[in-house]
Amino acid sequence: MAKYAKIPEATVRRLSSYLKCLEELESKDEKVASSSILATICNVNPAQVRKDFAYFGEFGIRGMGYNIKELKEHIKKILGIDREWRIAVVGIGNLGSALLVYKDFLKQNYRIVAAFDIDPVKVIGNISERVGRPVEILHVNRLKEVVEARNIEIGIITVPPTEAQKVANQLVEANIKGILNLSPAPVSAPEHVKVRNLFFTSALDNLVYYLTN
Amino acid sequence: MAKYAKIPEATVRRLSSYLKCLEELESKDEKVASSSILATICNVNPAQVRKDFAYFGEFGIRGMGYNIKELKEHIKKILGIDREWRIAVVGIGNLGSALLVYKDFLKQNYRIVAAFDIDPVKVIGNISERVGRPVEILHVNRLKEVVEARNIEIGIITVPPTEAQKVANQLVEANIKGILNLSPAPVSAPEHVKVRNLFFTSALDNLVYYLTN
DNA sequence: TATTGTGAAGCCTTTCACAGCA
DNA sequence: TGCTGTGAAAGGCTTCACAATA
Repeated sequence: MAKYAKIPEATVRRLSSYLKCLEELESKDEKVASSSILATICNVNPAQVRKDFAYFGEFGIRGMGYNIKELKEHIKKILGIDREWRIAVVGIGNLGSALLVYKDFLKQNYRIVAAFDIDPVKVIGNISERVGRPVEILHVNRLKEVVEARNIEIGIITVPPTEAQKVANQLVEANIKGILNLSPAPVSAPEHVKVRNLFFTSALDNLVYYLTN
Repeated sequence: MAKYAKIPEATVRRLSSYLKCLEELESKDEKVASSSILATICNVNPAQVRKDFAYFGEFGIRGMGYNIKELKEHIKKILGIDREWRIAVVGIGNLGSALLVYKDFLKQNYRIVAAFDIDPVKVIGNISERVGRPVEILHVNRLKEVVEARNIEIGIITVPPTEAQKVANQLVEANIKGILNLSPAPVSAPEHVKVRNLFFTSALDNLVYYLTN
């Protein structure tokens, strides 16, 4: 099928969720998954699952389903996560330092190769006690230099909300390609830099709406 | 307008993001916001913004825009966050303990009133050093008892992926109403319990897709 | 037989364009 | 005048239903 058609945003979101489901099934030693199994786990329609894959090719076997290992590779390739992505975390507070040792990032080829804070000295004591200092904490004024030297393409923002936009600007200045902002203040960037604002409270707000209504 | 119509899921998601934008504007001493300002910040069409609000009432003033303070209250009421929600966090590792002291939860009326771990003794040392033990860490075998005694309605899962579904089951058993799963393995629950799986890597996957394609 | 891949239908959401109003 | 509120049009996504096929 048309490999170059315009892909619905919702499809891209679901691919990521199919991938997690496939990993879950694989961990239970399953080798093959049907669209209806995936649909059940991901809470979508089976035809939706098939159509989502069909945007990119024919990955299944009629009468059988999808080979889990192969399908995972296809999805990773489609998403662009069939290679390592090098990441900087800015703001090594409680959340930031949790990310530095977050195992699922490693498993998924996301490598945190730099960590920045406005007060590295204060932070280092905390961190090394807890997690054995997995990556050196640098002063944020070295952001541009280090992002360029280490070929970092993505920045994760975990500073307080008042500082978030400032840090976003510095990341843009450092020629970062994408920003994941986990602080509770929305940030923006020029069009050539992709930004995702991910607010924890939004997930709760959404949950609460459906609990209330 | 029809206060009881079926609301698009996307609208519910956007309400949460409008709220964050309004808080941002308020912090800059703005009193009034137009649909086009909100649209620009949230990356949507101005008509979309107006239509989203119109599902629930007429909140604006023609020729002027929306009163920020009032609109915030309307949105909070719509989402159901115009009251306190009591939360339990299960799994006090790096991520879990970051959430225990996450300031935006408090600001938004989300109260973490219980924290559970499978090894509270080990955890307590770590935590109290760092954050002054904001809430007592209890053994997870007291989950049901404490959730009921403290009127907890929402559970946040931050245990390792292998334990996530087990904890979800325990939360269901404890008559929780909603679950936010932050572990990288999807969990499910009976229909009467609302579940949101929020994977950090999905936000990165999505970013990477648009960086690649 | 079981399940994929897919055209077409149906449905839902977004956007347009303008009437209504402060 | 300027911006909201909204009916109608356009567009896009999801689901159906079935042909294709391992």
